[in-house]
Amino acid sequence: MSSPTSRSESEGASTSYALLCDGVRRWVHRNEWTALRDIQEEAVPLVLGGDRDLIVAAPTAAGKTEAAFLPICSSLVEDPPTQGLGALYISPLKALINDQQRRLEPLCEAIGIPIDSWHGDIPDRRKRRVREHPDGVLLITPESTEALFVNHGSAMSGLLGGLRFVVIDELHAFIGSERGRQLQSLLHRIELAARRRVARIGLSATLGDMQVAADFLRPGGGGDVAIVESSRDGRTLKVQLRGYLATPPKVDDGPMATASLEDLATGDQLEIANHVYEQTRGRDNLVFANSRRQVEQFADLLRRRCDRERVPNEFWPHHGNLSKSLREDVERMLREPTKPTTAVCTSTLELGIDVGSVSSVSQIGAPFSVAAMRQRLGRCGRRPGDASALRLYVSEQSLEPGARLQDDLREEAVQAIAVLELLIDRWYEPPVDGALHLSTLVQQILSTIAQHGGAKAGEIWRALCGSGPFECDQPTFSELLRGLAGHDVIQQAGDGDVILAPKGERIVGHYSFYAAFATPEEYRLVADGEEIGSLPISFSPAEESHLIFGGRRWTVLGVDHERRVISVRPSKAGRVPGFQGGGGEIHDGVRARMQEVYEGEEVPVYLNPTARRLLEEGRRAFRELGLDRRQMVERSPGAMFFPWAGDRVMRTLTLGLSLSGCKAHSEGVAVVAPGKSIVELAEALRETFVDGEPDAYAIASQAGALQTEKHHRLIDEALLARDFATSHLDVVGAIRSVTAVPGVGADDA
DNA sequence: GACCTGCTGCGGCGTG
Repeated sequence: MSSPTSRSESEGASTSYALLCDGVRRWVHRNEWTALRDIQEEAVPLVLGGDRDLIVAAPTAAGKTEAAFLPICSSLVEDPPTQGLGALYISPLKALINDQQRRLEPLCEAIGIPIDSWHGDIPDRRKRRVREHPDGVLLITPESTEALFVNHGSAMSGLLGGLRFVVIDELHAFIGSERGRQLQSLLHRIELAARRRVARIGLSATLGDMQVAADFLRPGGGGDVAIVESSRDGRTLKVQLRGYLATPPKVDDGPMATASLEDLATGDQLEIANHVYEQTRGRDNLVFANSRRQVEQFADLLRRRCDRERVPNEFWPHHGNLSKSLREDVERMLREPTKPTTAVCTSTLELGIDVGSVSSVSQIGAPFSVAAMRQRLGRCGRRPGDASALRLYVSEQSLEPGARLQDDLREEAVQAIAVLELLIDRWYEPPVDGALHLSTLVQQILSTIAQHGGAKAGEIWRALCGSGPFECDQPTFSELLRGLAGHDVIQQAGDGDVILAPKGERIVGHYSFYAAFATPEEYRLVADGEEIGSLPISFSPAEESHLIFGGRRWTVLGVDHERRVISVRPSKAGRVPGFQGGGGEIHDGVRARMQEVYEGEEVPVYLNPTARRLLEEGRRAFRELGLDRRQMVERSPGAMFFPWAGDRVMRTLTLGLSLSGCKAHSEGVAVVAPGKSIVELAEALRETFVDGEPDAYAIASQAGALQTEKHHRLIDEALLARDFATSHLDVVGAIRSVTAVPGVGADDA
């Protein structure tokens, strides 16, 4: 156990402790815990009951793992499973599995319960041992669970026949994604193979609406899921929002300056980097940025500042395109108490990987979501009595005649304030998941066929949709199957069973099949024979061009398009590469709060003078445009509509408008219709969203690229439009936002 | 102006 802290108030009064078996009690005692934590106290009897699904919601390091495993281990000792595994632990990250194995091994060893891990980095012989002698606890990823079904379908009943518990770590990280739906399907298929209901225990960060998480954990039975939430989250939050004004690039004045060979940082970026440097040096910190590009840019600026001061560098980038070994180096340095390290990172360090304790968290750029900001904040101030310290940096353009409207409105600063205010109010985006997830349904169909060697169409539908988590009716399912047959992926055998066709065999037979999500093709980046990371295929650098990557600067030696390898050597000049990839979506709640911030007069105390000025300027522009009285304005290049709604509604509005012949796009908080007057835009909105019955599928078909997920190329256009509508559109929200506009809404029409 | 995650089993060969 890393930090066996204790709480004295419940000492000696624990009834839950008395419920645990002798061996577990001895282990707790030997580790000098004088009492169970609140969530453990509550979870123990619920888990010991054995038939109750449960969500344990608490910040990282609150003892969630033990809340689940003290009673699970106790139960497995007192009542050993008749055959196979007793408990499964499913985690979204391999690193987390490794952390948890280290953490749980002493407990399991002490009471004689076998514990094993299974993921892509585990050697084959260990996996074989688990297959041949399944027993105790297994820690596994969703992808490896999928591989078990595909490759050992007939062995699953024996493996899982005695299974009593499934623990899902970081439950919130799964909700709403293709991977989340895959997990739900696997949970259901586990119960089908075990021929019994298995208690599901979700470990989660505190979320706004736990009922959504409960419905996710047990589709159709969320109401019966017990929820154990930590009451102990009363840490003080020290927050500062720092505003900056963009100034043109200026030549960096140091021995490392190589002005002619690089794209220069702008003045505001330099100021932000300098402030980060002064506030964080000498301790362990996390600095989050909104893109990998920014991560590289700021890591480079901070390293050069260290060079200039002739001190050892302690700033390292951490993002998804860096090689595993470079990332692990950074994680190791963060854990080392004697080596001050600041990681400049994307959401890679948002989940619960062990990075020790950090003394501050910074965020460069307005956060996209409150939940993610909360999660990032949870990574610091973890020792009792510590305050969480957050510094948030935003920069805005200098206002010149003809500036863009969103610059006038100081959108980024106001978004940052809105997110912070919601955070202080303890509001978080509720997770949503009403999507069809047809790509993942295709994966699960193929996997189910492979598991059984073939099955009747009706049986597959019942397993995945009828009794399983996919919300897909039989006619739609049949349409999907016909499409798969048309693509030569499946075929019908003589006995009527659906089996894999040769193309389907190839898809399922490749190891890339197990993941539900798609991965873009990339070039490997190699320096001196060592792989340092990867770059998107769209980034095709010329020889002798310069690159900033992994916190260092490189010159490109050559590009091997055949083998997809870029080789580089160290250099003094560099340029930040662009990465592809989509970011998060902004939720309705954030945009609604932004409107309130514009309309309000209060000035939050956590603003520095520049941030205060930005807020004043934004509010002034808001009033001057008349946005306090109306939602439409006319300004170059055309009419603009401010629905104060999230990205889904914005997308629905622009696509719906183009369906009725009015070309429109969204720019930040505004829907813009170039060349149109307010009257024309209002007319088009009314026509589409008030007078007519908007057809979500027709709106979806206006979107250019419908093939966004892994198996979409195997699905016909009409079904893809429905998939897109359920995952990317909000027609009800769009109608609501249009009808609310005076002069456009139904009441005024 | 934009995140992240994951990945098999087997047959054949050589060595201690």
